[in-house]
Amino acid sequence: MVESAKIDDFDLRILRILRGHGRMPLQDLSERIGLSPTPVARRVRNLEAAGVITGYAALIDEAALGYPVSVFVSVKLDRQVDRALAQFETAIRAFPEVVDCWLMTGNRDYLLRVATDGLAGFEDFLTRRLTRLACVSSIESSIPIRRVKSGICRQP
Amino acid sequence: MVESAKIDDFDLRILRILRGHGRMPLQDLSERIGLSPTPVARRVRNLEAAGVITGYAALIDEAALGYPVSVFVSVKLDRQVDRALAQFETAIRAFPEVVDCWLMTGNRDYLLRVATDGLAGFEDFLTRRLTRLACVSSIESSIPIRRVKSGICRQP
DNA sequence: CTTGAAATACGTTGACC
DNA sequence: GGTCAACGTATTTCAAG
Repeated sequence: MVESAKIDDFDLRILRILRGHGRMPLQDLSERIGLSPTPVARRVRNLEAAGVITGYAALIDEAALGYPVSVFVSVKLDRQVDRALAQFETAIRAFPEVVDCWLMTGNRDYLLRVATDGLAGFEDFLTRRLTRLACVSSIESSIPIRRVKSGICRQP
Repeated sequence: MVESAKIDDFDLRILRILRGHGRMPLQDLSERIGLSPTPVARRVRNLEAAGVITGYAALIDEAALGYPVSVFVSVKLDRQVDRALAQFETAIRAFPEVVDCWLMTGNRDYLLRVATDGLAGFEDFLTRRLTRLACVSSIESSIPIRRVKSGICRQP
């Protein structure tokens, strides 16, 4: 990726607003920032081209969709060969229950967040998805009570 | 929240598309799902009113912003009184470094994801933010190598 | 960077099936 | 619940200061 041009205060203010209101019309945006619409449009385009803004998304309420319970799962693989990692990651990306997945430092651990309709759905996920992967060695689950802060990215 | 009306296949397809392309014009959207723009607009409005779509956001690349390193932090509080929880959560919500925070079951643990510019920024966060909160009893950090899957919500 | 105007594209509304 | 057509608005692209 091209080294992004310097981000100035105007850009930061644009990002702060667009982070919470991704569909705000250019006209409203320009009023809030104190520039006319044309330069604001240019800045947004530049931020997109530089890869700072990678896209736009509708925020969807998982509970309203029928998945009110998240579970964090720590997974350890039994072999560190690259093939096991790639195989595992391909499967994870295809599982719709897995919202988020990180490869952690240490002992080939993965941390997943899984969204389910409750413990029944989570059991389904464990028995029909995770434990059927040959490379999985151990699994540890933690259940959150409540989400305190839900960010998509760090506040700019 | 009002019980959301039944979500049919068209709604699901709208959600699947809007989850990845939050700004897609109604016309393109309607072509992809095979309906005319008007009913699609109605459905989107209904999904918003029902709280299924809670908003729209620009997706911002944390690395491009200067925060390439995330750290997961487990925090344990020393007192379980509600006031300590509320105090901690208010502080967490105000810290720009904290992207995400969950209250976990068990021993009044919190799980945070913190986005920093590297270990220096993380040390700053620990010493100037977290450890200055009176209610914090213990802290444990885990550093991810790589993000395998980055979702905002479960795939509808 | 700003302004202003013209061309295009988009979203909403209403009548209608 | 769906379609079609028309209207008002937003966005983009120019020009020029």
